[in-house]
Amino acid sequence: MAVQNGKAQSPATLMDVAREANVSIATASRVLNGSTRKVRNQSYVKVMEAATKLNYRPNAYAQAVAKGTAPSIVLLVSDISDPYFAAVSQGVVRAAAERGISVTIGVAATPHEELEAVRKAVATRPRGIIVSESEYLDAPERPELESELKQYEASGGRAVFVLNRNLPFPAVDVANDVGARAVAKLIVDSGYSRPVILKGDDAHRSSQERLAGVMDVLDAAGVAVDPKAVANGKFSRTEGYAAIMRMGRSGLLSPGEGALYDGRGVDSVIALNDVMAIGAMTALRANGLEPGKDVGVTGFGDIPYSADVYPPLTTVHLPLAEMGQAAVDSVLGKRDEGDDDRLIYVQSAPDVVLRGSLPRR
Amino acid sequence: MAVQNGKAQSPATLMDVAREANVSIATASRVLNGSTRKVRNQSYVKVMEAATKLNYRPNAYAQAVAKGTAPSIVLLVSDISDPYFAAVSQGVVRAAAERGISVTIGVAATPHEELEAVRKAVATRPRGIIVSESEYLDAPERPELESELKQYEASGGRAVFVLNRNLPFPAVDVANDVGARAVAKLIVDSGYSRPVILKGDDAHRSSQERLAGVMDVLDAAGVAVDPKAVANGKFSRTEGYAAIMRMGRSGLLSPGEGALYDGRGVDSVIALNDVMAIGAMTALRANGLEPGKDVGVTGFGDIPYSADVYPPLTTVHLPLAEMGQAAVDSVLGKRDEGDDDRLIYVQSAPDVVLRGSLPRR
DNA sequence: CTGTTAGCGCGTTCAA
DNA sequence: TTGAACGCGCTAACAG
Repeated sequence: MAVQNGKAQSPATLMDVAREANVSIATASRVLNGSTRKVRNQSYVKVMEAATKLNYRPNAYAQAVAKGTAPSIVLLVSDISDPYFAAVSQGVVRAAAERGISVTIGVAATPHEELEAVRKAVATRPRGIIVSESEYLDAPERPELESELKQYEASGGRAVFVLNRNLPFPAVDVANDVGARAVAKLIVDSGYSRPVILKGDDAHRSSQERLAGVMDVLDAAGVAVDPKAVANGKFSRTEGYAAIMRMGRSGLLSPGEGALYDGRGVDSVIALNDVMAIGAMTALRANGLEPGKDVGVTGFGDIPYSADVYPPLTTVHLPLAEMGQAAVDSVLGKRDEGDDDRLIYVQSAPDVVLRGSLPRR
Repeated sequence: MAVQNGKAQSPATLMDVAREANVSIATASRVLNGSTRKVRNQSYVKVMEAATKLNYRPNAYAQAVAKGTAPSIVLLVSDISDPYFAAVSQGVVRAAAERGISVTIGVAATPHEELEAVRKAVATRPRGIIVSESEYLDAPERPELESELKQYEASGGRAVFVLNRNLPFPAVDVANDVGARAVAKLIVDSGYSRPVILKGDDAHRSSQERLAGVMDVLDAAGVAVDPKAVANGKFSRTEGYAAIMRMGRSGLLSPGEGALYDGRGVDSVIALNDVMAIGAMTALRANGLEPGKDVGVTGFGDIPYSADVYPPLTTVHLPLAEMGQAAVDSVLGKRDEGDDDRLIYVQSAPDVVLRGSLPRR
């Protein structure tokens, strides 16, 4: 049916279709949506015809209200344009789409925004809420966040975190320590001994685990890491860049008076996150140090494009999209008792991808 | 209020709150949402207390049904993990959040998926639908897509495209030709004369415009582009990479028998899109050609990280996030008559960002 | 198989 | 100011 006139014209409702097809609204509902259709072929056809004629589109909200729940999940990230979150989101959206459920994305860059986002999310009574957010774990809003989510679970919802086990909810995770040990071993085996370590916030669980793994191996190998060589920062390109620049300004990097490691300077950068590694590489160049030549660099995560920087980044591969998928599975799956702290490992032995940024020396 | 027991317990409704506060459900509604609250302070307090005590969260769907519309918009992209779409999405989500409206993201990688996504989107009666998708413009589904969207508009909805003016809907756009001319001029002025051009699909409007702009300037400068030097492909990292690899395999790139430009080989790659440029750089290296040294490279878009590849990419800056924002403005703004083909320019004179990938030669 | 009817949770007249 | 009542569009018993 063509548009009648210029004025806004409300979409056809189920009732309109039923009337047009000369059947009850219930019958119309059955053919247009109903699980086990048990309608006579004749009325089925009539309804379908009426529906297409009227260009009927079900009102998802009305359906949601009537059913008490909606075929949707909400995904909270701190920054979609971060390749890491983008990759996870990709997995989430795709897995959700396969099951016919849509995902609403919310960005929450601060603890406050995150709490607000969760409240709004709960208001839509989704099947599940996926929090792919990992920072600000020690924020004052945390208890509120937790209680909000617990309430949500109590009402039948499902919450899951991605790469964050600080809160008592199921979490999709990977064996950070294993991956960390692998890179550290590679660093040592490749002949590096004066690393800078770029880590995340102390409250950041994944960062902690990665750091522990790295330190473990380094210690065992007799590599003493200078405390000043360990830099804090959020997991972002900018902070990775900034950390190296700071060190550069302080003369810590290149051989010389006051440089790290007894004035010998650093020979490698172990970033506990890919974007930090990428930022670091650019910063190294700004300090006259060629990544992959003067200084070896490793990342963690294997985001897309980590293979496209130059030299290509040697990093720990994490199945980002699969993690998003696992989160959807978790949220949509049936729940067991005592699942609260359940860990969903999608990768128990992350491999390190060898690329050009860490040649033997 | 704490969770009572282990069983799923439905969230408090407005009625629960009203009862708890000893007021009518209407009054409760007024204080909890109402535009111009005209309730006695006393009942206001009572309701608020009851609400917090019961941990009331409005049911967004019920509100949507009652009001006939929901404070949401849907955003369709073909791939969130593509930095370009990610950046645009970032702008969309942020702008929407500022106005308290949430965005549902849908990925549609094929024309068929896109149509389905639009149908699903319409079902949620959102304030607007933003299509940040630009490929498959000549798909058979296109008429259906158009009519679906027209229907949606007829019922009061608002559709807007981003960087795609092929369909009769408002579109956020930039002056592709101006930007293209700028890069081409830079190419010429920098001493390059044997370019490879990596363009998008022929039906891709932006690609067309960029190509036209580039060719224009090249022609005027007397640079004859070898037809075999122009490669088609989707705007993706992979296809940029593949195109160069293909040329490499055919011996077109490096000087020698059968190479482009009378056997002299190419001296530059003009990619009409950043991700293609990035893929191309990696492919060039695979062919023994050092980007920014043996071959100059330019992109288009200035996605994040285009500054972090090496050498940093010289490219045309597009205000990606602002484009997303403009799309939101368009969808949420008041509509005028004859807006159908309205163009919303967010950038009428894109600048080229000079970086290391295109040194003078 | 099909139609009636009662909700779902909330916004919103319309009286009081 | 407040409350009762109706309606939004649809699903889900419950009768026919």
